[in-house]
Amino acid sequence: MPRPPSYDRETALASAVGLFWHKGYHGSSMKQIERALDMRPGSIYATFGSKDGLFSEALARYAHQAGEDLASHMAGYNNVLDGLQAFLVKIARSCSEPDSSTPARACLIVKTLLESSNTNTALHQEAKALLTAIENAFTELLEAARKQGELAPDTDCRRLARLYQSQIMGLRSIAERELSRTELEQLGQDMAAILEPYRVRN
Amino acid sequence: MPRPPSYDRETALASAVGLFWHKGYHGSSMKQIERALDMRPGSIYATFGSKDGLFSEALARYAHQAGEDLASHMAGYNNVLDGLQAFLVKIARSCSEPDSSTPARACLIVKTLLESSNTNTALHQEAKALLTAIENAFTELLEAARKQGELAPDTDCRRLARLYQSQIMGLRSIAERELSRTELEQLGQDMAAILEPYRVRN
DNA sequence: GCTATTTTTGAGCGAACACTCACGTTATGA
DNA sequence: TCATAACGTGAGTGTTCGCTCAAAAATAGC
Repeated sequence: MPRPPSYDRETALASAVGLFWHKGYHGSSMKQIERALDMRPGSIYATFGSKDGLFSEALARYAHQAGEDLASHMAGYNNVLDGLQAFLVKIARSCSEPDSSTPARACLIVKTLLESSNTNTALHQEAKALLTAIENAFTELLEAARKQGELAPDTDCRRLARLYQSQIMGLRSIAERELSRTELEQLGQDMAAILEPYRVRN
Repeated sequence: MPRPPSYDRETALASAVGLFWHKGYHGSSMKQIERALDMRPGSIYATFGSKDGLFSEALARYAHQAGEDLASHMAGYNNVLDGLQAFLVKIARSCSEPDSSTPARACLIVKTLLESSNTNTALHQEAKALLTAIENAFTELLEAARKQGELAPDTDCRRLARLYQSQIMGLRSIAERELSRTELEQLGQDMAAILEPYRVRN
């Protein structure tokens, strides 16, 4: 009996990610959101509850996508450390030429973490939780590497995961300075080299 | 003849730095600024022109202060690399317990860089320029280290300066996750260790 | 004390903000 | 074909935004 929705929830969320990533939370007004999602305010509020609700779902979607990107990247490597090193270089490369599928160089979660601290507790907590989940993913990867003999048996994998995560945060944040392609790639390589001393040679 | 101003420009700017650092650009409303500076809107606009003008001056003041802090820290070290390594650990320590003189863990310039990209060109350019100036300061320090024989003669000091700057950006940004004191100090030490392979042993 | 000059004040401006809701529209089951 | 129930619409809500300006207050020279 009911009339079916004419919009696609997933498509709308993808558009929201694009806008929020590009302009941030405060930088994206409802007028711009309406245009980006091609939805009128009533439909947006009926579907997502509020601007905060929409942002929250968009952020979660972004993080989920990031997790899938990491997994599919790592699938191409037998060696975990090789994969993690290549991941840094790949990020450096993608940061030097932002396009429509990459509306900003910096990470949306980090942008949100910094923008929402001391102003929006709920958002700040969500950003923190998502970053913790990513840290966990890195920790698991490194623990697998340790079991494979790539890392010393006494390696503190969580600690190394935090060092690795902070590299990505630093790389993608400094990329907002709009450095040259060469400079960014060099930085990505230098960051990759940080993992080298942790590697067990055979 | 004229009536002298009753407020102190420097004191007002210091208060502005505190508020902006704590809540960011969009997160600080004129009402809150009026309260923080103990000035009425007319006086604020007569003195600083606009919210953007005030923010711009506050940001410059913050960067100037940061430069002085770095210089006074390095003055305590004969060895440049030792000083830079200790600086990272010092930052990690100060990030774990934010107080009134440190209203946020993340760097105000980085917060501004991420918040203003694609929304406020002037602010974004200013943040970029200030970070470039800091990169220059690190580069000069490292070049002095190279001349002193602490670094290999063929060391690319600017490239190393960027790696170092991205460490600080990553450290202070990840600190917004509110990690424990121990975790942050370990991260500071791990980042300091990154410089070790660049050091020339004697 | 008086005048000239500057500063301080705060009520209030138009615009933009996030958000609502009564109503017109549309597809479906009967 | 029609009744029904959900959906889409956008003018309009109250609030807050950054900001202005005429008037009041305050100092220094005379």
